[in-house]
Amino acid sequence: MNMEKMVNFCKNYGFVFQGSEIYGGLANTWDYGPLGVELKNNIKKVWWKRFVQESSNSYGIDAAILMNPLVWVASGHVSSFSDPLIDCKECKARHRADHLIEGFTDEVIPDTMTDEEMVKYIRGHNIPCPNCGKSNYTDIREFNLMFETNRGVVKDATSKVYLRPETAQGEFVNFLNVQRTMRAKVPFGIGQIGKAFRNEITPGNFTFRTIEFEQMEHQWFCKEGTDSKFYEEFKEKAKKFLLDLGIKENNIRFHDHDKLSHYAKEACDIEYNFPFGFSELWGTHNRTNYDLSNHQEHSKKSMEYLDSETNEKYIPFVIESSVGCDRLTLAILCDAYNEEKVGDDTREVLKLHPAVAPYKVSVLPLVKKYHSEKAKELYQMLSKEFMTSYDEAGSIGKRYRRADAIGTVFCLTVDDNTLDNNIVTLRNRDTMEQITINIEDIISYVNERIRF
RNA sequence: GCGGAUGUAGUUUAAUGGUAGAACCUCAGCCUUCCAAGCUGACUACGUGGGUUCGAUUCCCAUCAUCCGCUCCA
Repeated sequence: MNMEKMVNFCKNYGFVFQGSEIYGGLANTWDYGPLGVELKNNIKKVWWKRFVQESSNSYGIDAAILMNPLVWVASGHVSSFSDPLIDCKECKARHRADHLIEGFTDEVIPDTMTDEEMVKYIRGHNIPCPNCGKSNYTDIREFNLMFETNRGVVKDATSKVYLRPETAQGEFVNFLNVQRTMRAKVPFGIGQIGKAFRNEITPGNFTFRTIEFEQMEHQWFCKEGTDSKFYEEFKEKAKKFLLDLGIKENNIRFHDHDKLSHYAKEACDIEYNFPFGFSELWGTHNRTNYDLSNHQEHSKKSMEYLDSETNEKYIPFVIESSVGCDRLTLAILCDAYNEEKVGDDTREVLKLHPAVAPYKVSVLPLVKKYHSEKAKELYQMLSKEFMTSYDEAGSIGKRYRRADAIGTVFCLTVDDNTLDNNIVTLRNRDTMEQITINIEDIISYVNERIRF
């Protein structure tokens, strides 16, 4: 499996198209096609079921993408999500100005300097380019990883708002609302699925790194002291979810962060073995009480929780479990893709977990001119229950292959026995085995086998 | 953003300074009673914009996109 093949596969079968393709595309944007959106929606559904619906004391929210800009001041994104970039005119290498100074001296602290002061210092001390050794730089340009836009009609500084670079702050600012309205007792969780935006410079590997992406995340609010226990639990819970989805165990691994983010006490990624190597899929972080404390400080609203049993007041710690929905979709596609020998030829088959497969059933008339009428009736009936496709073009074998390639769980063939006795042939994607079944029993038979 | 490479139908590709041929896919018709059959036909491409030229898919420039490397990656 290589990425180019996966990109072609996704394009050919309608999973993912290049964004704005007819205009030459827009870098790092991708559109989900008819099959891709079904797959992705199903993935969101099973995640929500596992982490909100079935999780004790967990609640969902859907927060606004645009938030009060002070949220991003409190979270630290305004100050640390922006890089002062400087280019070497000699060798064209790009550096971060603050790193240049840090590497050169301990006398000054770049974080406290303005861009102009940093440029002056770099030039005044002839700090050499780490790449070519010369010292001939451009001015600093700020590269902010947050997308900015303006609210209101007039474009001025006071109307600046950001597209959120992470969804987590939506849970933090609603911590008190959820706790109060759900009468929730710590420990409890808030889950959310939503889009986030980052002005990344780096080209991504297909949908692995994009400037607009969807996160599925769950924040677990708990008391300090219990945080490390929950941290370990959520690591295992994430892994179990992936295995339950059918991801191959040898394609995932844990990777503890060597360097922790400004907010984290413990951090671990589950990495998936993508065609370009093991890369981050799912992060579990112990964010401590960093976020809630900062929001308390900046908003002047108390973020303390009152434990009614002990009469203790404290700001809860947070365990974050965050998975990139687009990355998970990509991982699932890569993991499910198989080429199998069937006699002399090969079949492409997506061995997706039935719960996430775009189509559950494909209805096939064995011979178009004899069986299509009945097959269309059946299609009408089944499509009220689950995603169903209908295919009458080409030989029956070819239609089986087409269904296999997009991961359709069951093929349902209508033949004379259907017309005479209401019996259809149901063919299994993975085993290629066929059974006969009465029309009345199809829905319950399929429903039992597509659950997560 | 820097360096390198690439850009011809949905995919894989051929040829050419005189506007492009194929295979697979798709679609239609015929045929076909359970694993990519066959026959007939159809659709579809020189990434975009300039320049040079009588004429550019071909040469030049720019731009956009993709890939590789750097850098970055909460």
